[in-house]
Amino acid sequence: MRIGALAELSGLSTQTIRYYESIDLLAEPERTPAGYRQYSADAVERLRFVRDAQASGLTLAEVETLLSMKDAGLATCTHTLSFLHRHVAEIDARIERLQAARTEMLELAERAGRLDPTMCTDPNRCQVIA
Amino acid sequence: MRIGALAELSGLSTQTIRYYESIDLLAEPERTPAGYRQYSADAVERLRFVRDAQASGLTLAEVETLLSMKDAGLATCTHTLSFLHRHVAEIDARIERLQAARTEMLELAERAGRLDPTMCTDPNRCQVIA
DNA sequence: CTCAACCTTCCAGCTGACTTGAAGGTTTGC
DNA sequence: GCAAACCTTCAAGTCAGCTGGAAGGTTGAG
Repeated sequence: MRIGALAELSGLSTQTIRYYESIDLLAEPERTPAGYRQYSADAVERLRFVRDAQASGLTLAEVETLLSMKDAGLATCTHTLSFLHRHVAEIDARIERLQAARTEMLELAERAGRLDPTMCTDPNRCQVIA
Repeated sequence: MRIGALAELSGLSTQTIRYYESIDLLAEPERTPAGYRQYSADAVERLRFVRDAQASGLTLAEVETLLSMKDAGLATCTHTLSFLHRHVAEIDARIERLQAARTEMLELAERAGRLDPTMCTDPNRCQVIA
């Protein structure tokens, strides 16, 4: 498939895909005789991984590290192990913060809900939130 | 307290605090005769809220919206409520993804650990991870 | 054959969230 | 009274992660 189809399937824009290629998140694909990028279905998979990993709070640099580890089939090396453990610790910290935020949001929502839950009548205020 | 102490307590830098003031996330505080910012303990609370809300994926603009809602005594409005509930749902999804990622990291680490855990002898591979 | 839709490269620009630096004034501890 | 640590403003710089535009080439339906 060409880049437009891949964009469609992965939920990213064609520019973003080219950008990912430029920062080595995605390998340079084959080209048609005319120079068009030709992707296999694997690319969809990879881009979805990127999208999900990113949505869960990883930076693109971290995603790249993970992907190259995956690609390399996991080196046995103290660096690999310490990277993974450091990363788990970071994830734990992130989860903790999210849970604190969640609690705060729920408290706000509960307090707001205890007031008279009518339709909104103040367009200005709602525009701020929308 | 002055800005340095607030930075210490909130875990942000003094520059970041001044930046937040400049974008109206934090009200302008009192000043000492010499012009130094003077904060009350409330400011610590507020900055922690900002930090947590931000860690949960809100932009500073959204955090500001939430804070002005808080300041205004929480508007009773269906938009407000649905904003909060949507966000809690997003946080839950994010926590779930992080926990999945955490499990996957631990599995990778375990598999890597079960191999011969020698010192790294392949500088090229390690550079990828470092 | 034509025309829209698609593709190419290169490069400039943008938003969000800081971060740094210059050039000063103030406070605190010895 | 002096140095180190702290504070001030303002402007400019940085980094991630895109986004858009110019100027052109290719593909495919009618």
